[in-house]
Amino acid sequence: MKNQNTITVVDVAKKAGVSKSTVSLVLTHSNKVSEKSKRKVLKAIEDTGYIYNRDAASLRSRRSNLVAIVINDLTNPYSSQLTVALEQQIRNIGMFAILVSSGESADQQSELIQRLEEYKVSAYVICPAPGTRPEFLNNLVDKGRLVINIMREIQGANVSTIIPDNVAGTDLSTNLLLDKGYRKIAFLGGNKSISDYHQRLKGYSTAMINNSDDRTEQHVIQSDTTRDGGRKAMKLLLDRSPDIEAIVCFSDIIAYGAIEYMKEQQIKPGVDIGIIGFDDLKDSQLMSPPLTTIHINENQIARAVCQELVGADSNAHNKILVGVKLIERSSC
Amino acid sequence: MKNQNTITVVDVAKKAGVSKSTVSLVLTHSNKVSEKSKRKVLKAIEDTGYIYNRDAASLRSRRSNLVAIVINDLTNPYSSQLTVALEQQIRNIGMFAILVSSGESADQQSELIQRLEEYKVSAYVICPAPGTRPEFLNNLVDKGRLVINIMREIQGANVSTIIPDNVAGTDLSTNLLLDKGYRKIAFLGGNKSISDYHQRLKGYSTAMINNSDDRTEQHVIQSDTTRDGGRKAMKLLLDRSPDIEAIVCFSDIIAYGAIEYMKEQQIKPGVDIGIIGFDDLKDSQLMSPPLTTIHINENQIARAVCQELVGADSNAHNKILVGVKLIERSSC
DNA sequence: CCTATAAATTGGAACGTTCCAAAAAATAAT
DNA sequence: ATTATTTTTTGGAACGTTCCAATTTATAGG
Repeated sequence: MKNQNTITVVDVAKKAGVSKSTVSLVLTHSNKVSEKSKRKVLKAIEDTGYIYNRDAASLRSRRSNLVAIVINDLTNPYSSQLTVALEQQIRNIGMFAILVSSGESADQQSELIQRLEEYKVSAYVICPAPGTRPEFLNNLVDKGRLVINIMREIQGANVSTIIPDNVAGTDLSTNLLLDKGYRKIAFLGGNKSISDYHQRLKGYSTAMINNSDDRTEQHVIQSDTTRDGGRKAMKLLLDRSPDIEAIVCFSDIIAYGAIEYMKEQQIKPGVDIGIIGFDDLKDSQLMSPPLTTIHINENQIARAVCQELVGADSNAHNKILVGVKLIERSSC
Repeated sequence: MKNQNTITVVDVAKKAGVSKSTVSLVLTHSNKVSEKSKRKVLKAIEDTGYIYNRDAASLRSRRSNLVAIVINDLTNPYSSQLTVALEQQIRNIGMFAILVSSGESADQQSELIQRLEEYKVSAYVICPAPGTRPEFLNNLVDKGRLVINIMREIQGANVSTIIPDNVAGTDLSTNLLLDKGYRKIAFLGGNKSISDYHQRLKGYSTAMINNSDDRTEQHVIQSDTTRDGGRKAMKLLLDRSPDIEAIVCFSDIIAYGAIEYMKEQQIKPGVDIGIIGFDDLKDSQLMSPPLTTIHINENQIARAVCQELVGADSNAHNKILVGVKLIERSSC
């Protein structure tokens, strides 16, 4: 007996009547191999039932087809929607995704990435946990890793960043409310430790300032970015400002919580108080009332990520703002 | 210049004053290395900033630390809840998860697994897509792969299967309704192409039969396992049987849709019609009314999966039923 | 038909680890 | 102190691929 039973490039080469180098060229989709040889090799691969060994390839070539998705919190519906899109698109460009969840903890995030270093992943797609230091990311980049931030910006980090146009989003939604005649408008929910909060808040407040008159009033209440957070924030808001007319929510999830509380208080969302979300979760069109919100195209974000992955212009770190869209339903 | 700059076991060995074999033994947590050597090696690893190369290790040793999670549909909240738990527990036993989503398509599932074979993953944790052939899974097992089915059973597949006790669950919930005096009880939603449907239906119907009297009535309506599916099923049910008294839902998601439709029709869930879910999603306690449901402990499932992963008693395929719990809230 | 150039093919070395069988060191038994 | 036994340590081969430099084959130009 020669080899135990694994079929290698050598076996394929023998069967195809070429050298193992030629087989390797075919496997790596090189363009410097003749059509004839390619056909022979492909046939031999089929016949032998050969299976490519990525470990060997990765060891020798020092590049892998593995991308690490470091997500902040998979429990969050938007994150999970985004993860699905990422996983699919990454698969479409011939790679696979290792998924890890940082649980919004910067410490865990750094420990995870340290462990992932052993796998020679070709890139990190990170939705950074609050408190992520820019030096941490820069350090990875210096070591030659491709790092792509999504959804959240870390100031001072020399990485490509792909985020929705948060400012434009809340600007759009706030203006819609103002156009409809609402004046006492609150910005509800979200937490100041992450960048998107500031951006969404900014869109709201600039719209409010640009359209201010003697009746406009700004109110801002932070919260956890959970349904229950939204619920509690809504209670707080109503206690403080019972005459509030409309709400721009940090996210759909926050809006869900706020709506829930309103219903309990016999307040009709969309009738008594206007409400707008952000994210356009799958469920939002099924809510009652169907939630007016800002749509983020997660596939567009995923595609942008993949473009960075394949267009390997290494450390040209650029910031990509993905456009958002106002989806008018009947909650205001 | 000798080597470009990667630090290898040889460098560590040199620094520690031992052989590379000894370093390897330390790295693989062998017990046949003296405390003194181990200390020296660990110190050298620290000093040199050595990073273990899993590709090389996996190539040589023919086993990896990668587990593939092949999930049916990450969009589904329960699936995503389960995936989070799986990812965490898998990480806790020192492995990493490659995540792929089959989108409920058996074809895509098989294509994905074929591609994953190139990565020499140490196991497949699969929530099988409808239509998965037992031979397909058995074929993997024959090739020496560890295959663990979760949530869904495939009859005739020689793989370990970890599922919640579906029958007991709906038996519990149906009996609760019967105890409360409901008699005309429907089983709403779910699709007969997957095993859990039959199991949950069985729990319902045996409970109904065992407690039948002159007033009991069974009604069964299938649907997509989505919120909208639940909504449509509820409409259908009310059209057919306007005097229905209570509903056992295939899942919480179905219940959400049903509740939504009821509210639109000015029917008060929990008051006019009793309703019980299955899964106990995070949101279910926040619903109005808070949803009575069957709790599945996803961490328990994930732990059982990990037990199979580490207790590598290869092809001892056993079926593990994870207990469920009735959570009484106020929807019936 | 010969030469110059381009395109395609090739064998051997290398990637960084683990395995193996054998040697060395430590311990126990005589 | 010597031998038998166990525990540790070790260098070299192997895992299956890609890279490299060199060779062979094909194409173009005169």
